[in-house]
Amino acid sequence: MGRSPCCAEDANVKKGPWTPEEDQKLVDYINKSGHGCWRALPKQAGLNRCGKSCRLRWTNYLRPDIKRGKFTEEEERLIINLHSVLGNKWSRIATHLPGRTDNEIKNFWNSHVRRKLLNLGIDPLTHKARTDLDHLLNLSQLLCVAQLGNLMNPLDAAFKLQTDAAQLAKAQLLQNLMQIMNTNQQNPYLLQGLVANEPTTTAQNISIIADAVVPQRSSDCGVENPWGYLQGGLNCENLDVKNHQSLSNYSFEQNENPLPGLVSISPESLSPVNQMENNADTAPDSLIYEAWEKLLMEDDGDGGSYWREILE
DNA sequence: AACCCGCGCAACCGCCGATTG
DNA sequence: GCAATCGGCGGTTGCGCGGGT
Repeated sequence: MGRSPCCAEDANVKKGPWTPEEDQKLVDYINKSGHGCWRALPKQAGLNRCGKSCRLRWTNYLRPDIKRGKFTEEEERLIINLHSVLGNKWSRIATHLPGRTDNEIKNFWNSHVRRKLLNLGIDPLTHKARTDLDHLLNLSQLLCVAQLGNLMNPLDAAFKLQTDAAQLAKAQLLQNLMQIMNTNQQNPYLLQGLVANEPTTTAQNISIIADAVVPQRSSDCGVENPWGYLQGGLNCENLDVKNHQSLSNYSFEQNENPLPGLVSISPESLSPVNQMENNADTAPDSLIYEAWEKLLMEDDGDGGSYWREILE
């Protein structure tokens, strides 16, 4: 069936940028009478525009509750997380960001976030490590396949998503490492610290990785605060980068799915049970440290570490 | 100074599902 | 049940601006 073009019957309606006078007319009318039927509005408001254009102008620009200005890092993080769950459902994403319109978020994504993710080696569509990078192709796939069997309950969609997120987080960190190893040999201490079992804590190792990897990427990935970006993605906010230390005490506790992902499950996608199980949005730092500890100590069955082998 | 290029953003286009008569 | 209409959504376009050459 479909719908005929909005203003096909009236080719005389004005198009293009709105003038301040038109804006004022629209605002005055809506403030006085509400928008009512959009199709009828232009005539009643004395505007030579189609109703659709009026609605768009109002919802994307003139509405009084619209927040202007640059997106904050927190908003950006939220958008990325929501997009990983909802996809290009801009209007649904917008409902989680008060004052931001779907159009604004869409533009922000297409002009900013998308490019940033690409530069970080992440496919903005799938939120997984890009597979078009030759040297990472097999590795990324291996990462995803190798551990799914250990972690995944195929009947639990939410848990599956968490698992994917965990894999993504691992893959991203490793990917950054690999890129450095491929393109820059200036950080032998980094790998020594990790592989040669130097007396560093896991928290120190994480900070070292971030310090060594991220700043070098910052120039070409467009991330203003790459450490914050990575840190936020991993939900670990208590790391003291300068001193390579954790700012909080942490303890290692058993957890089946220890590495919190870049992707957080939206509350609406969880069953009540899962919501109860996921009631903490941010995982305790201890889980992060434990995750890395596990990654570095994991036994692949031959008495060696899977991750150490990769790093070596 | 002139030109080019990339970016950000407002606005448009066409499709869809819901509603209405 | 069906077609017309509506509001809404996502994709795309095109313009203005700033920076680089």
